[in-house]
This record gives sequence, C-alpha cells and structure tokens, in this order.
Amino acid sequence: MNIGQASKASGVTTKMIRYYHEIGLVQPASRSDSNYREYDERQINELRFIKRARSLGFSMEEITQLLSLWRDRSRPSREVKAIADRHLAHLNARIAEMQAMADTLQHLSLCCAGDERPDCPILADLTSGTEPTERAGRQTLVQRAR
Amino acid sequence: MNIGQASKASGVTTKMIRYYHEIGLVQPASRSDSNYREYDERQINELRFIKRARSLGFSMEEITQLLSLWRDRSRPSREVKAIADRHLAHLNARIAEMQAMADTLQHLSLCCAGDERPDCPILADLTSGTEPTERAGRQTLVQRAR
DNA sequence: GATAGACCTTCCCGTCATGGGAGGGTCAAG
DNA sequence: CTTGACCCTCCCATGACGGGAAGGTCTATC
Repeated sequence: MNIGQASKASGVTTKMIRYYHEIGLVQPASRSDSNYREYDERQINELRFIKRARSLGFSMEEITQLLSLWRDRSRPSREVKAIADRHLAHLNARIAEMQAMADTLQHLSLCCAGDERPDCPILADLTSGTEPTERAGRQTLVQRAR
Repeated sequence: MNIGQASKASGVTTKMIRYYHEIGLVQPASRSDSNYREYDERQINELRFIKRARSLGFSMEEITQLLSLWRDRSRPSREVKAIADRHLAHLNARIAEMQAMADTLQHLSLCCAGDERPDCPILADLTSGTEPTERAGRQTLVQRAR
C-alpha cells in the first residue's frame, strides 16, 4: 500500500500522514525502491487510532503518549485514564470559558434593538471595558477562546 | 504617552499593540522625533475596546469591523448585532462540539477501571475507530477542537 | 559629561496541526 | 511513448501572539 491507498483506508490525508511521520508519531513506513512509502495493516490501524483520538480533541503530544500505551500490552489502564481525565478537565475548562463568553454575548444581543439607530448596548459594553471575572487570568482566557 | 505607558494604561502588552498597528487595526500613533510611538486617550480607549472584545472571543477580523462601527456615530445597531450574533452562533457550535467530545470522554473514563491491568475501554474505543456522528465533517470538527 | 539600565525601535523565528503549491521523479494504461 | 495520476521533498501560510537579538534613546545618578 502506498500513501494514497493508506490515506483512503484510514481517512487521514496524505499531508497529515507525512506530518505524523515527521514528528515521529508513527514509525516510518518502509520505502519502495522508488522511495515510495509503504504501509501495512498495522500502520493503517495506527492512523485510524490517531484520527479517532484527534476527533476527541487530544493534542498530538497526548496522542503520542496514548499510542505508546496502546502499543504496550502491559500498560496499566491507570495511565490511560489519567491522560483522558486530564484532557477532559481541559475540555471542561475551555467549555466553561466559552460558555461565559456566550452568556455575556447572548445577554448583550438581547438588549440590542438591532435597528437603524446607532445606540447599541454591545458597543457600550465593549467601551466600558467591563472586566471579565478574573479567574484564570484574562490573557489565558482569551488565548483559549481561539 | 509612549508604548510602555499605553500598555500599562490599557492592559495590552507592547507586543500586541505593535501587532495591532501592523495589521492596521488601530491607526498608527504619531511618532516622536526619536521615532517613539505616541498615544493619547483615544488610542487607549481603542486598545481597551479591543481587549474587551478579545475577551469575548471575537477574532481580529470581527474586531476590525466592530471598531469601524464604533467609530461611526451613525452606524445602525443592526450591523453590530449581526456581528455579535454570528460570533455567538460560532461559539455555540464550538461549545456543542467540545461538549460532545467531553461527553464521550466522560463515559469512557467512567468505564475505565484505572488500575494496574491493561484492559482499557478508552483504548478500545480509539482502536475501534467509532466514527463521530458526521454532522459538519470530521476534519472541521477536529480543527475547531484546538 | 559620562555611564548605567530601563526603555524604545525593527526584524526574524517559533508556536500547533494542517493546507497549498512548486519543482521534479515514478508508474500504469492506452 | 506519451499522458495523467500518482509520489517525493521543500517552502510558505494560517492566528494571535511571545521571545529574543541588535541597536538607538532617555533619564538618573555620579
């Protein structure tokens, strides 16, 4: 199987497969005489694993750890769970931050007439510079909103 | 006021202020004889506006639009509201995606013993490659998880 | 007036996971 | 033997910054 076939079989783009090789996430596939990458079922399964993990929002670094635990038949499930729980906490924190933004925006939007007149509570809020409640620091908060 | 004083007054780092100049978000401040940027109250207010908008998760592009409406005293509040509502929809969509991830993870985590044994429903799920419900396409879904 | 150190300037690189595309080699079918 | 669909590597871009180098400026103290 060359990279195109591996891509179809795994649902991961060729660009991403090459990137995963580059960062050492998956072992380099063997190469044909003409320097084409070659894949077998094992690689395909790893690519599917990565894809699924990405769809759950794990970072590449976390996936590196998960993959290595996956390959280790004697791993303690404790370690897997720890990674999952850490990520879950991360997700919940970000959800809460974004929910706070959404709540504020929802409120402002409801207060805004949305007509031809210039008066606008949304702009008024942005002007007044009401500080968000300072839980984790605003810059972090903003960064994570991305 | 030079850039350091503007930074303290607005709560925006000097790096960010220079970046906002670079992308044309705020009008270039005047320059002193020694090429130092100079700021007045107007600039400070704009920086505070940007900071507050960022804390609500608006992108730079949206803030560009919001700033131009803010400067226009005859803007219709309809336009401001449209931007806010679009962003709100965006936020809600991303929250829903992340919540779906969190729900799945929460379930898997609860099913995982988290002990010394290697059996792990989390890894099993990643292996089986259960596809996420295909609403908006998985790649978009994954990208947004960042 | 000299020197220190706290500022300012521009410029370039790195982030993270990925897409786009150039420039060139390879393979299979017609 | 050509065509077009692949493959290769390498570089650039994304968004919203942070870090840091190399060099100019200001201010306070000696």
